[in-house]
Amino acid sequence: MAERQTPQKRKIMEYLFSTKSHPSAEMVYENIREEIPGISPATVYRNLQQLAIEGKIQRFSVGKEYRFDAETSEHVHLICRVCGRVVDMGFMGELTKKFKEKTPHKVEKVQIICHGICKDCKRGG
Amino acid sequence: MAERQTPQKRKIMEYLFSTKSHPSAEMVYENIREEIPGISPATVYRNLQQLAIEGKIQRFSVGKEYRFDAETSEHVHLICRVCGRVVDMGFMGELTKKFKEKTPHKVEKVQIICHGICKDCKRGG
DNA sequence: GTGAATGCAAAAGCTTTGCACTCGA
DNA sequence: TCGAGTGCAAAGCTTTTGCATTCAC
Repeated sequence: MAERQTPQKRKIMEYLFSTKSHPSAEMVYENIREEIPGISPATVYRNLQQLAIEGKIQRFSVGKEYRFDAETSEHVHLICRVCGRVVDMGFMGELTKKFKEKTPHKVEKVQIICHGICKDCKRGG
Repeated sequence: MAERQTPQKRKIMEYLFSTKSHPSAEMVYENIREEIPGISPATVYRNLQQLAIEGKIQRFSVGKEYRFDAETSEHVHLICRVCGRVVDMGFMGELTKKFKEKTPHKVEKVQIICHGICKDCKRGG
């Protein structure tokens, strides 16, 4: 009945908390596989989904895949159309108050995704 | 070489401009099918993708599917977790200026998606 | 007539699920 | 012990793609 601790689960959490790369499920899988070679994709997908439901991590859609982030506070993401990376752009703070106050709907979570070119690609390319 | 006008393409555009339901590709397909029974899903997908690339419509991810919107200006969407609908929440205006100005990245498009409960479900359920 | 667009069917990509086995508490 | 969690393989769902055919220009 109780949740159970496993090496797989632990490593997944550890990895998510150690990176700012907003990895996809496959990226998580590839990474964990270096330490737990026998791990199955299903285990990774299941744990990621479970963690997201529990609110311990954040899940969001980029194109047709999901990306994951251990940072659960509301912050802005930028998707670079050159290198494809997802980078953080700071927190929303004041910004989203308006929506939550002024709208007739009940807003529980705000997600802001910017599309453009990250500063590295802007400079380099 | 030149782009060609077809009944399929026309109907798809017509439908998108006539609705505010932010339909998925399948929803578009089902709708068009009522008027052009023989239309193929591939045609719908191809046209939607093409239109999105050309910037004539907007495409965004909701879960693992794409949603489409003839309204291409920057506005906020709310995804209702009760009825699943995607509803408009007004435009961004001032709100996103900050991002575009203050960040070292180049922001070309801002997409804001709120998660919560739409006003109808809030009242009714 | 010509090739852009369509329809069909197959394939691809990511994610979920069923089931038997394993192992953490 | 015993059932939550895992691994494997199969299935699911949405979207894309190859190819012959059609039809808009």
